[in-house]
Amino acid sequence: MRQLPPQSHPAYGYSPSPFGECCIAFSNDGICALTFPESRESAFFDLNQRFPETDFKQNDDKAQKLARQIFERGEKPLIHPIGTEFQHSIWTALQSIPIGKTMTYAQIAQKIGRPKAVRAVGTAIGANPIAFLIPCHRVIRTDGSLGGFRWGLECKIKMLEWEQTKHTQTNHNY
DNA sequence: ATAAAGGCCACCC
DNA sequence: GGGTGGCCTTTAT
Repeated sequence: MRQLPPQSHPAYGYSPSPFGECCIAFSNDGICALTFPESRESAFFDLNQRFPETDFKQNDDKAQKLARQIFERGEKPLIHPIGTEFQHSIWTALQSIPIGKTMTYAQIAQKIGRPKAVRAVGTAIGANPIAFLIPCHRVIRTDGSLGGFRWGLECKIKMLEWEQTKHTQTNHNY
């Protein structure tokens, strides 16, 4: 089941973040994409490939406001992830992993009641459209190694360390 | 309809 | 450490 793409006032913009520049896309329905791309060009390309019929206006101001809300104030703005039923079940499961903790790909598969679909779980996690807010970086392999990360392993490590240290003692609502 | 490609895992060496 | 086969979803032929 696919939902509607962003409809009302779709926009996107770039902002600094603790993990390098990010690209945030949003509409009145909420954030539909949060990425940590190599370049602005690739971010824009990905966005248009994902939503071919949507015309996003550029709005760095709003993007930066959202970024401050997320990374400085530790808030979680409304999100609007778009994907299949299977993907949603996984993205939902991810959001139940507490900050500072990790789960394995196999455990997520268990949690959604599809213990044998581990491989597909990995794929669906890789398709997470809203990095950080849907904490796909908190999923690692059963053998304890890190597994992959769409935006580079370096970035995954940074996020885990960041959550481990300075934010374990403060308030957060992720 | 079907093939190919995945952020995996268990099992072997 | 590295390689193989099996598993399941998604996307592109």
